[in-house]
Amino acid sequence: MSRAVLTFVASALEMVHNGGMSSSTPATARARARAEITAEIKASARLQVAAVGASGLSLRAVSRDLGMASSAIYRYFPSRDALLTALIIDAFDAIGHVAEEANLSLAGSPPEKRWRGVAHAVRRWALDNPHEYALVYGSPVPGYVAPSETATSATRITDVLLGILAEAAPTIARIELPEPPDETAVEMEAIVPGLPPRVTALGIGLWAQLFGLISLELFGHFETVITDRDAFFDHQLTLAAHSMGLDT
Amino acid sequence: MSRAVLTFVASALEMVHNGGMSSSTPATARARARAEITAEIKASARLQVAAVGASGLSLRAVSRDLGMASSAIYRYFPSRDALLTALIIDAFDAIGHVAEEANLSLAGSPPEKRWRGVAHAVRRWALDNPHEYALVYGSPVPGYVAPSETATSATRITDVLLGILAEAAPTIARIELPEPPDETAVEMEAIVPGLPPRVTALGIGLWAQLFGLISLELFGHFETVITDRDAFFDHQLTLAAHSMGLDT
DNA sequence: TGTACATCAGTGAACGCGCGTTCACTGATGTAC
DNA sequence: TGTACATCAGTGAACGCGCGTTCACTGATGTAC
Repeated sequence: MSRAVLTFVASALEMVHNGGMSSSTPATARARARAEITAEIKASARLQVAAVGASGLSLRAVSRDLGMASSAIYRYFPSRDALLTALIIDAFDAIGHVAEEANLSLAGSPPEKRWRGVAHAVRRWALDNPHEYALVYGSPVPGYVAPSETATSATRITDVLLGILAEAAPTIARIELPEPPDETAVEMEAIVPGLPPRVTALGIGLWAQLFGLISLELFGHFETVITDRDAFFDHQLTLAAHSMGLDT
Repeated sequence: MSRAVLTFVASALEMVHNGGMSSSTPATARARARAEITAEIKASARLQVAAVGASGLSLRAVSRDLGMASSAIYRYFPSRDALLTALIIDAFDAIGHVAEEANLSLAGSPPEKRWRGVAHAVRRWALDNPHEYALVYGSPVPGYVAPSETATSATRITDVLLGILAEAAPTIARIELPEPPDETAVEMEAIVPGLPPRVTALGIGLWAQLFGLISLELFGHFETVITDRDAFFDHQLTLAAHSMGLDT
């Protein structure tokens, strides 16, 4: 009921790039309806994941929410896993989008500011969408294997961070930093060609720290220990900037 | 079948401090049997979590595995959630134990070596017990709320890390490090009294990084990107030691 | 040491539930001529 | 523009399954005298 309304709003908000095959304006009314209902199904599923977690996602509950027969979902998604995959891709895209926006809105600012802005934006999104965050950065749903289609969406956030890192590289290269062993150096070189491996390694470590901080906070490990979490997180970003030599 | 054997082995391995109320030698045969079967139930449940994840843990499957009626489990655990809680506490204890052992086995070594040893040991355990790791550091099981009993087990690992940090504090204090804002400084002071807040904050950041690295690796985010993960992880520890000023 | 009673472990049937997926079907929308 | 056929969305019943939890009961173990 009120859920159906929420569903409608959410689907209206998304609509832009849905999972259909038609790219811009659907030719026929049928195709348009198909795109809308696909979006509604995803939106309802997203709300359900938010309420009860990925492993509790139920096609029957989605169909009930939308007032259609449970078998009707199969006209849009061949299985529960396919629907889950769509949600995972959307979540990766949402994080990537948020990161790109934050970075763009700070175009022209020094790398430190942009790194901080992106990190704050990602954390904010995660706090606002904890279950969607868990969908992609939490423990994998057992028995579910993410297909490779998720890859391009998954790398959007890391592309933003590594992009900032690359721009800051001349400054970072000035600080003293341990050199990785050869095997690691080769892999770092492959990730961001041209960047000194020791800088790329540092960046990946900071990426891990960023998601470690968000996950620990979100999954309850700061409970009773850290209360002013905004301030704490911001200070961690100061530490990160310091470790990149960007604070001088 | 072979599962029952594994169950038996695992339960024999644990047995030491089980969840019973009798502390050392159970007085009666009944109490001894109770302790054993409690351990067997937990061991079987642990195997099931390992196979199918926390959300798939089924009391009926456990009872089948042990060859008893499903209702019999209720003589030992009042509900599925209670069994899950026991597993979570065990997992926290296992991680804490592994960390303490690693630290003790390096008694006398400089803090950097001990930090590295503990980190490697925790990572190794996580790789060996991915689902148990996910149980405590992955996304929370929806609808399940960890009772406060888990707290003392949960802090064992952080106690080890913070202990090493405290010992290394004089060295760490020598490097230049940004000062946290007042609100954060107060909270840091409460976590490790006497330690400079900027050092505690750094330590928590490294703790987050450690679990971030392990989680990203375990949950599949290094797939196709980093292949020599031992070397990569070790280099990250070098970076961590460097950021604490322990590498000179 | 022996008996009487209380406690406890384990049984098996049952309750009520929700799930993913399939299938033959109806009626509406789209397409080719 | 109009008709004939193909495609597609949606239905509702059904299959087969597993789950957590309760309950009245049996038989073994423990305890008090």
